[in-house]
Amino acid sequence: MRTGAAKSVVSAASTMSSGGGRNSPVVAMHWFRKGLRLHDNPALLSSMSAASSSRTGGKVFPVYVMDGDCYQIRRSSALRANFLVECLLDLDASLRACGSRLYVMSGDPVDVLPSLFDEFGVTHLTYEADETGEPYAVKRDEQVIAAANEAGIEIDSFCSETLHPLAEGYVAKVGGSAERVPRTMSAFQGLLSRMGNIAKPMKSPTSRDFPKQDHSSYEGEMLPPSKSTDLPWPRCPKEEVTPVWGPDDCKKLKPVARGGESKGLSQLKEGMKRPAWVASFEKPKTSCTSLKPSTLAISPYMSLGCLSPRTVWYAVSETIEHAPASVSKSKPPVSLHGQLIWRDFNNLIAHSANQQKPGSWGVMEGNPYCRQVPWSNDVKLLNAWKEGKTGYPWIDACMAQLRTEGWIHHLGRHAVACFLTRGDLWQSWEEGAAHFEAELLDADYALNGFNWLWLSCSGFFYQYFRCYSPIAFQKKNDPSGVYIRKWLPELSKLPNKFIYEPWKAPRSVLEEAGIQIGEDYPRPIVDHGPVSKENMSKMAYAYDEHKAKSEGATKAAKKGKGPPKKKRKTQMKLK
DNA sequence: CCTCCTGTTGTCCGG
DNA sequence: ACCGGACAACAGGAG
Repeated sequence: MRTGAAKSVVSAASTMSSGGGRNSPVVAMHWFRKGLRLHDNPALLSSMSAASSSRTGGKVFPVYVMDGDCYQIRRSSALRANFLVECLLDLDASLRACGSRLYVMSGDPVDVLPSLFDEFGVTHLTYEADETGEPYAVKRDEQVIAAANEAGIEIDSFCSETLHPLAEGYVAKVGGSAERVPRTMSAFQGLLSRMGNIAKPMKSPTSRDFPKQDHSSYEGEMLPPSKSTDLPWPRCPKEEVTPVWGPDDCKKLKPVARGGESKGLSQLKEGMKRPAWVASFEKPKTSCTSLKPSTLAISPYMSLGCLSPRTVWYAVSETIEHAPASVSKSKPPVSLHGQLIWRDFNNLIAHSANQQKPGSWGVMEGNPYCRQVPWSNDVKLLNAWKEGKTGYPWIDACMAQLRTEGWIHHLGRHAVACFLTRGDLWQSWEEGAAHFEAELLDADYALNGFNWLWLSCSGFFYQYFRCYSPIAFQKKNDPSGVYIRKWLPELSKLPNKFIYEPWKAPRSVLEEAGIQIGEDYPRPIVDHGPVSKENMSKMAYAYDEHKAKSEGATKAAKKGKGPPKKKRKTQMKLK
């Protein structure tokens, strides 16, 4: 069975090893991958209770393996790498405050862990299950489990990445088949309501909970990285990873958030100081104009598991209880609880896609939730988008914030994602997703894939005729262009009237603002009006193709007697 | 089979 | 300033 089944996976080999003496002390290793926290960490607690089950000499070795090929590093920008480093430093500090420490190694966990099993004399292994079926994690875990079994090590993995376990929770509830999970948020909310209570978060261990253990023999060894450049480069072929950063990129970082569980918890606590705001939170109404995040901005901590979703859930619940009765309380899907529900939904869908076709989540081909759309492949357009040189100030400003802070407001992400794909540039969402994965501090395998399908109208959202204008949308929110002036200082002297459309400004206005279009700021790379119309026709065509294909499949399955094919009301012309 | 409703976050135009 | 409907009109789910 895969790690996905993990609540507690006990190897057969470990039962045999008990012949070797149950009296010998338990040496537990907790393997951190994500879940970089002490609070609400059932796997970590389990390693500690296993160690304390031996009368004397029980040990716990908290371990992290810096793995260049894992999702967290493979495509990471310097900014995001730096966040991971901060998380590891914080984790080590918290463990040391408990009289323990973090043991950090570098390399392929499949090689590194077995050598540590020997080195420490490990008898028990615990870790947080990775349930989404992210292909690299699946392969890695299978091999590590095999090695642990070989060594007679008892294995325990726990589901604590989501509010409820994916396989044993949601999928079990719908009858055990992953393709039957809900495909809409409202249906998912229905499922969630039948799931029973969300488990209360577990407390953080203190020094009393850790076994008395002498770590001095490894003093000064296996330390956490102190800077981004300490992280290993990916081992896989360069063309798969686009490594783009070096020491120079690690200077002058301006991340929107600093890494680590401690920072995550204090960020959460800070947010919970405003009960009325928490209770009435509506995501679509938060501002993508403000220069500071108008949301809780805890997503970077969620993506690496510095914050537990269950901890956040109950923190929000308790805070709402303290809100004044006069406050009208928002509800899922737009409320703060709704955001956590979306997260579970996205994780479940990623899990389901990978159960149906391993490795299909995150790509178009073979992805059961993704329409096949014939995107173009134009490196020039793609790079203009990545670099924020599209000539549309709102788009370029968002991309500048992404590059600089590793974060954009949700609605800004919508705008740039729509622009890259179905709206304007007609480039594959896979390219956009890869770029977000590299640059977003909150890059998350399940959520990134889900949102790109959504925005490109490839899945879950289908109203392709609703298209974000790179001009009108933000003009409505921020008529004086405060956000653009911050992120594109070269445009800062333009009057409000032209801040969203500099190319329309008369020569005299441009001269006064010190801008020469095409020199200081690019000309628009596409003409949004006609191009977006044309792209809608292409979408309509792709939808028709999809429908024809799936009707064909149904017909084949039912063997003839197919329904009369429905004609599109107005036949689009591709031109 | 059908119809109708709903869907976290569009734009544009006219009243 | 705000609101409703049209726009090239989607899919999933309930009944």
